[in-house]
Amino acid sequence: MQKVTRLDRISPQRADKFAERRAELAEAALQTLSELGYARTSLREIAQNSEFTHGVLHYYFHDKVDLILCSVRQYKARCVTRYDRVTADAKTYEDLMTGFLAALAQTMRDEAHMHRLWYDIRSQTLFETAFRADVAELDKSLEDMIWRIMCRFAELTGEPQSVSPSAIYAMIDG
Amino acid sequence: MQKVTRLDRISPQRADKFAERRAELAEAALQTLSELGYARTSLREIAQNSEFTHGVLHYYFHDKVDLILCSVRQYKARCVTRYDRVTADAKTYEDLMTGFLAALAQTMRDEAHMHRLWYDIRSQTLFETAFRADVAELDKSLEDMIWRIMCRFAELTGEPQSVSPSAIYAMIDG
DNA sequence: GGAAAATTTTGACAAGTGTCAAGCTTTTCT
DNA sequence: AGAAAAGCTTGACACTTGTCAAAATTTTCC
Repeated sequence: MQKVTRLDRISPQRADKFAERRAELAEAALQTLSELGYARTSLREIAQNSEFTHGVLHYYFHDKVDLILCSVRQYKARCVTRYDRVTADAKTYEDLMTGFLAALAQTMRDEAHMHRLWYDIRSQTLFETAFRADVAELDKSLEDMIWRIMCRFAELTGEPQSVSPSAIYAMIDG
Repeated sequence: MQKVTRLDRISPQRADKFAERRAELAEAALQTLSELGYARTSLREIAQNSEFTHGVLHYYFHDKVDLILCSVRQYKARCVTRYDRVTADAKTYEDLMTGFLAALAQTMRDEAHMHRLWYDIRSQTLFETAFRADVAELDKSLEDMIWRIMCRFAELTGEPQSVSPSAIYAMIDG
């Protein structure tokens, strides 16, 4: 058995397969969370949104908290890379602006349900200590991402950056 | 048995006693919710924060949703009356300002844990339809309260009111 | 092709959930 | 005081939860 612990000493392709399944199951968890909210999300419910049965979740994840944290991390990573691609690709101010707005629009439209999930998870943070550190770290990485965009804006316009990172993030998040 | 339904045809003092117990239990629910968050709050846990056993909750409340809704409503009513007293008592602009700030400070200090509960409940609203209507109504009553304060401010200064009710509420709530 | 390893299913477990009814205790009323 | 009502406790129910181990299945490798 490979199990969730110890990913080393395993052939690369095996590890890839393993990571792929994890991603697949994390995706099912995301779907469930966004549909039912944290309070009503159970492992069996998650499994039903995948093509596997509930037992497999403990093969790929340490426990429920691990699974949920991984899934949220995965979702946020998707967000970050999407925005970062825009930042990297943009050669002009207009590029960046339109790209940024397009990405923002997509987030709003296609992922409204995901965004409310993000609120829900953050609410849980207020009570469950297990989530706190990881969610804080995710928040930080989002803030950094926004900051990178703003820096690029400043770079392209030649203006200096004026606002603090946290202030901007607070604005966008709201 | 009196039970939660049909409060009429009962002597006033009986009804008072009944309402008092309800308030008492709702308070225990509030304490539990603010400590554990919605996802981890159970009826037995609530009962343990009161001087009764879990069975009594169904004597005074229709079901769990009813209890939680009543308790949150009770908490918000406390807030509203506190602020409204300030509004009513204030004879001068300074009265109102100092009173308002004092009330705000108290809310922040003594009830930080209650406020995070409010966030939690609102998060639930995004998923549980049962809460939606009532929470929306509560939100409205809070907005109205803030609006009354602002009107009184305008009255005392002689200035006309400039901002929309919802905008002000959004500012204060954040 | 067949042993070994990886993966997935199945079923069980202990604990916890909301709900409710039957009974015990206290209060109220005449 | 004694009957009736109200208040409260107890214990059960059906169900759900996270967890895990053993078995069944599939894949990998020689």
